[in-house]
This record gives sequence, C-alpha cells and structure tokens, in this order.
Amino acid sequence: MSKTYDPETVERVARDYWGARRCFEVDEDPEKEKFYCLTMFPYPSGQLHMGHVRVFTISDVIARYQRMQGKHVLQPMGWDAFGMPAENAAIQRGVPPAEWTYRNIDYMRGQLKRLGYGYDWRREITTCRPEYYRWEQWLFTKLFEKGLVYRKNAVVNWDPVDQTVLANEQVINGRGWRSDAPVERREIPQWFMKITAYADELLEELDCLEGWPEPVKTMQRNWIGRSEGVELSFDVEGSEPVPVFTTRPDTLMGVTYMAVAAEHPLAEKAAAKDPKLAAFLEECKRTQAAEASLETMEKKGMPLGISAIHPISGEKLPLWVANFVLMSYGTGAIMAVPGHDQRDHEFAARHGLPIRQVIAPADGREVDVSAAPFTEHGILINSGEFDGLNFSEAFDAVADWIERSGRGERRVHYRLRDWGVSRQRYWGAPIPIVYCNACGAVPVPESQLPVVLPEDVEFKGIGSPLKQMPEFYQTTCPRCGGEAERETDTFDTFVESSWYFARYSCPDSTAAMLDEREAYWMPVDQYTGGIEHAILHLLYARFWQKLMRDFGLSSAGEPFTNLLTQGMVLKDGAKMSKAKGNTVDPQQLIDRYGADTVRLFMMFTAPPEQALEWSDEGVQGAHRFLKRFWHAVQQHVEGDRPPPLDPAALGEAGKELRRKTHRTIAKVSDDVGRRYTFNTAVAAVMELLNAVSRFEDDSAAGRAVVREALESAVLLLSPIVPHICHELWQALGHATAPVEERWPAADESALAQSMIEIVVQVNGKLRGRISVAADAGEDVISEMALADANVQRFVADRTIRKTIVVPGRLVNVVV
RNA sequence: GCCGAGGUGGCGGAAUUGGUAGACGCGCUGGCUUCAGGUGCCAGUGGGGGAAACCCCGUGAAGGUUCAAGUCCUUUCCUCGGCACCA
Repeated sequence: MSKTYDPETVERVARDYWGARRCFEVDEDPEKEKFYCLTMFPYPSGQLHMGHVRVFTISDVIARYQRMQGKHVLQPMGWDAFGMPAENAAIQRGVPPAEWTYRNIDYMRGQLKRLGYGYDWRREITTCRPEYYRWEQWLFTKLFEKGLVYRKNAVVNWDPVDQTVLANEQVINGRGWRSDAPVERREIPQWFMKITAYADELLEELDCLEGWPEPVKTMQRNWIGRSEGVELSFDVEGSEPVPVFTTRPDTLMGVTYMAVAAEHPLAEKAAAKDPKLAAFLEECKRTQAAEASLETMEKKGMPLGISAIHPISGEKLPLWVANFVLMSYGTGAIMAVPGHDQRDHEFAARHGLPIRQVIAPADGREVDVSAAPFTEHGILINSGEFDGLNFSEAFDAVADWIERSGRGERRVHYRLRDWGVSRQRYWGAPIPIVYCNACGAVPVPESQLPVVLPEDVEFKGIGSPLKQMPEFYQTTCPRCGGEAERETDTFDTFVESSWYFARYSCPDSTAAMLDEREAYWMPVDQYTGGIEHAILHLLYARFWQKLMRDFGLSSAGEPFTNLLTQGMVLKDGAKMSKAKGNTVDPQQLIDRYGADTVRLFMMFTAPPEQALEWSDEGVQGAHRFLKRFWHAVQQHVEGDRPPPLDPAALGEAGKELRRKTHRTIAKVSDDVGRRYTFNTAVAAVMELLNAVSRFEDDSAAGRAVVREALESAVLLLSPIVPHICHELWQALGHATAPVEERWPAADESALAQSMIEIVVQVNGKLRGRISVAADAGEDVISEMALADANVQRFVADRTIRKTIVVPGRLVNVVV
C-alpha cells in the first residue's frame, strides 16, 4: 500500500473493478428483495453543478447501503433532455438544440462516471429520443379517445415584437427579456390533460404516503385546494344570470357588490359600449399572468354600470370588474362580502363600496368590520330568518334555501386546474394531433407514431421553426385522407418527467410503453430530488402513474413510496447560479481532490434536507480527513498482522475502544439506514478514528482491537467514499470489495458497561456528576447524588421538596 | 398576498422521546516539525468573572407551561423557497 493517498489512482482502480464486474447492472430476480433507488434525472445543461452532485451522492449512498443490506438494488440514470435552454443556446451560438443537447449529455455522463455513482448504465433514458417520447404520444392519443384530454383557450405571455410566446421566466418587470417590449396576455387554443378528474384520488392518497415528508404533502393538499361550498346564480338586469361559487354561503346577506374577471363575458359586453372600460380591460390583460403578481398588485376595478339582484333581499348590487378575480378559478365571478373577506374588504375600502356586518364573534366580542374584515366563523346577525345560526347551521340553511329556490346547488371546487400541456416551442415532443377541415382535431393513429421532431433545423428565435417547415406540418387526415395540418406545439417537458421512472424498468421495450418487468421494479422505493419539485413534478408524476394504472400498464397506484427532498447548495447565503456568478465547478474540485473528497464534503456539511452552505475550507477539511484515514490504515498494516480478536483478553482501554467501535456501528447504521443524517454518521466515524489515534496499546490484542475499529470504519464509510474504502479494505487483507460485503452489525456484548455517569442537577442546574453501577436502583442513585460535595453546597440546609431520577441519565434535586 | 421551510459560538452544524447546549468539522490562538510557504502533529477555543475549584449569562425577540425548554404553547421579528410556460 502506498504511503501517500493519491485519489486519482485509487479512484481509477475502484472504478475499473466495479466496471469489470458489472457490479451495478441488475436484472429482475424474483428470489431477491428489490430496492429501486432513484433521483430526479438532470436536465443536460452542459456540465454538472453542485446541486446535481449533492442529490446524486445522497441517492448513491442510500443505494450502496441497501446493497450491503443484501437487497437487489436498481439505480438508473437518464436525461430530461427537452427544454428551453437548448433553444436559447441555439439562438445564441447557432448550434441546433439536438446537437447541443447530445454533446452535453456525453460530457455529463463522463462526469457522473468519474464521481463513482453506481448506475446501471444499460438503462439510460434520453427523453428527446423518438423511441422514448413515442410512448407518451401514444398514451396521449389513448387519453384523447377517453376524453381525458381536450382543447380550450388559455392565456399566455405574448411578446408583440418577437411575435412569440414567453415563459414566465422570460418576462422581466412585465417586459420581454430580449425585446424589452411590454408583454401582453393573449388567449390561444391549447391542449389540456384532465388532472382534475383525479383530484379526489390525488388528495385522498396523500394520507397513505407515509414515506413522504409532511410539508410536501401539505403543499400538494393546498395545491389541489378542495373546498366545499355552493354555486348560485344572481339575476342581472338586462342580461343572463351570473353564477358564482362561494365557500361562505353563511355570509350571503353581507353581499354588497359583485365582481367579475376581465375576461368575463359580462365585462366584455359592457366594454363594447364604454371605451374607458375597454381600456381598463386591456390594461388587465397586459399585466402578467403569474398568480404571485396578481395577488400582490393593487386591487383595481371599474363599475360595469349594471346591477345584479340579491336573491333574498332583492337589493341592487353594483357589478364591477376587478383585477383580483380570476377567470380560471370558480366561475370567474364572485359575490363580494367586504365585511368578512380580506380582498373584498380592500376593494370596497378603495372604491367606496358599502361594508356590512352579518357575522358576529361567537364569544361576544365587539368587532368593527369597517376597519378590518372579520373572517372567522361566528354567529349570524342582520340576516333575517338566519340570525342566530352558527357557521355549519347557516351553511346548511342557506344552501337548502338556494337548492329549494332552484338558484344553485352545493358544489365542490378545486384550486387545481387542468394541466395545460401545449408549448409553442420547437424543442419538445410533438403533440400527436392532426387538424382536418372536415374531421377537426384527429389523434395520430398508433401505426403512424412516433411523430418525429425534425432535429436538423435552422433556429432563428422568432416563433417555432416547425411553423416554417411544411414538410413537417403538411399531412393528410388519418380519418378521411384529405389535406390536413399537424399540430406544431410540443408537450410541456413535465410530460417526459411524469413517467420516466417506470420506463427505466424496461427502457428497451419496443412493443409497449411498459412491459412485465415494470411489475418487479415499481414502485420506486426511494426517490430523491429538490424541494422545488414538491408540487408540480410530483403531482404530475402521481397523475400519470394513475393513468398508466387505469390503462392496465401498471398495478401501482402511487409511483414513489419514500421521498427525500434535498436542500439547495448556497454560496454566500444565495443559491448557486450562473446569474449570480457564485457557482463552484465540481469538475475542478474532482480534478484537484478526487471524487471521494467532494462526496464526503457534501455528506458531512449539512443534513440532506437542509440548505448546504458552500465552503472551500470545508472541502480541504474533508480531504484532510481522508488523508488521516489513509494514514491510520497504512500505519496499522505496516505492523504485524494481529491474531483474531479475543474480547475476553482485553484490558480496560481495549474494551473502551471496542465499545466505541460497536457504538459507532449502531449509530451509523441508524443514521444512514433510518434517519438519512449522513453528516452525523460521518462525525461518528471521525470520533472513532480519533479514538484509534489516541489508543496506544501496540500489543497483539491491542492491534486486534484497532483492526476491528479500522475495518468497521471502512465498511461504514464505504457508501459515502466508496473509492478509498475499496482500496483500504483490500489493504487490510481482504480479497473482496466493500461493495460485495454485508453491512456490519453491532455486538451487544461489546456495548455493555458496568459503570455509568449520571448528571446531578439542583433546581434544574447542573451541579455535579457521579459514577454509578449501571444497574443501581433509584435510592442508591439519589443517595450518591446528595453525597456529592458540590451538590451539598447548593442543597445545604434547605428542604428537599422532590428528587427526580431519570434512569441512566440524571438526577434533579428540587429544594 | 397565499403556502412551505428555517433562525443555536467567528463559520457549517450536533443535541433522535421535554433531561449534561455547542458532538464532529472549519477557522482562530499557542507549541513542535520546517530555510521558508505549505503540510503534518500536540494543546486550547460560546461570552463574562476567577490563580483554581467553581460561579453568572447564553439557542432571533417577548411572554407562558414544567422539577427540567434549543425542543411544547401564545404573540412577534427576520431570512430563504414555491405559486401553474425555468427544469
């Protein structure tokens, strides 16, 4: 064994060993317990960033640990290869998106191999390949037949200068990022998937996902946003009645005005005769479509000049158009109760509309609703026959009244909206639809799939190149054979990432989207990825899993049994990003220190769910530890090989080191296997190695204890720093490799201790420590505690009111 | 605005079930090694007092529950993330 630690060589040897033995290639084996360990696959942006290294290392540690538990572990890797950056690169550098993407994939694959991740590379998936996306096109056509997809108008950000649709990301302060022109909201026809048809199931099954973090489930629950209420119609002078949805029918008598969205037909009808109003609607349509900006902007509005009629009182209610009412939620119109709703109150205060109290606090408090709305549930007042009812009584009474009068009914609404999957972009999977003048929108038949995206394109950045390619869009109708045009929009890239996890089980299947191998591997046992995907990706993936189940492609209803969401990598307190210029290139660190140092730093610096603060000194510290580890083993193997360990022959110091070894095994097993706190696992092994370096018994028995400690440390660290552990394990005289070894088990007998330390408190403050027999009774312990000199000083002649003994931990004397 | 996470030494963090606050590492200080820089090794390191034994203070802020609170409750301040076309 070399005297100095040379990561470059050590890591090459380990990699070659794993590669030659195909250690990470797995096929279905019904005899063995499977473990499917997956990370969210990367977008091939060019090179790995620190966030990638972090998430892949976390997953690789779990996979390698599970392997050492004897499980049959699948860990695949692939590329989420469609997306906007490829188009931007094409515009900026004149490289076609496909070429740019494939080049990036080749480079990043090399980086992943260099980092030593245990992937089954035979299963690699690249989503921009027709053999992959043909199956999502296929499923889309099946969904079309079942009525689970449909086309309707939806709002996009439109850049009037570049004549193109902009992503929210490309809108900066309301202007196009390239043209700097004010962005407009424009309605265009787009394809939607009916995720709302699965809203209840997506919501209810969250309760069964015990392996998911509670915050993620809460976010999904809120996102789905199930609310029970009533839908009712208000008559309008000279117009059709306007339906509204409310979760607070108990506040019906507090309605003082009504408001509709700018896109609402009533608003547009009124604007036809009123240029000022038309200008206001234009202004609303120019502002950004993102919810965050809608919610924070001023509550602007204009009266439509017409009134609705209150269904009970017959009172006239002015109708307004308001920028905070969304056409996409509920009915696009609201009954406004300024006395008991925050937004209605702000709007009423700003526009001088009346505010009326109809709910009083149940505890009899006085509230002034003209100053601030009272939004809690309470007792009805000023509501005629409904006075005195509480929330649920009033809900039922008003809902019954509405249903009896035929004005509406109880309804469940969801915040969740159907998923718009159309993107007016080139670099995505073509939506497999043909438009025929005679037959309308016709799905492409299975025999004509895939609809292949042409990769050899000229890219100018104005609109989608597909619109300039008649050889792509000119076609014949699959139904009538007449002239027809293909859809030139492509899928949202979330479509590819909604089913790739299942496809890893059978990536080479040409006959079907999924085959019988899926049943062995799915669902994923451990899924790891960024918290930023807590809602959209994870919800869409759950939705697609249910679709695949309902088409008989899978028997699993949920795709991911356990979910780990890792934190971001920060530098100087901000997320590492090119825009902020605070990135650190992992490649430079690998070149300088080796993969193990980078992996160790990532695992040691913070627990996986927390944000990780970058530190150059921390990387050096990790490297220093690996050098110390190397030298500890190197020094040990230089001496004579010790005889087998005989626990009975050990002295006190030997027993102590052995106890430390087995305590460390127990702690690291728990930290890595259950808690996923890799930072404390590393810390525990560091403590063990510190104990080894302080241990001075160089006798045969002493060296045997040291050997056990070192061998344990090597196995315990091998999932985190696999290359160096591979080398050290063999240096310690083993013919095998850690990757083939079983995880060590703590020896209960080594943990036993005859004397333990107990802390003594007086009135909750630490005043002394005593050493007692491990099996001492409470009486003996409190007697010894009181005998302690320092404890005596604080007790003195005061009366002891109580003595609390916590076995094995502490005594608290209350005086 | 809504939703979610977080706030502990100079820094990253530990404290797993309400029971010794600061494990482990970084940094810093002193010493040894070295021509020197670096590396390596040893010791110290929350703040204040003390020669020491020890004592007082201390987990964003303010209250509360408890024999005992970083941990539970109430109020509050601040930071970060998501909000449907970034992936």
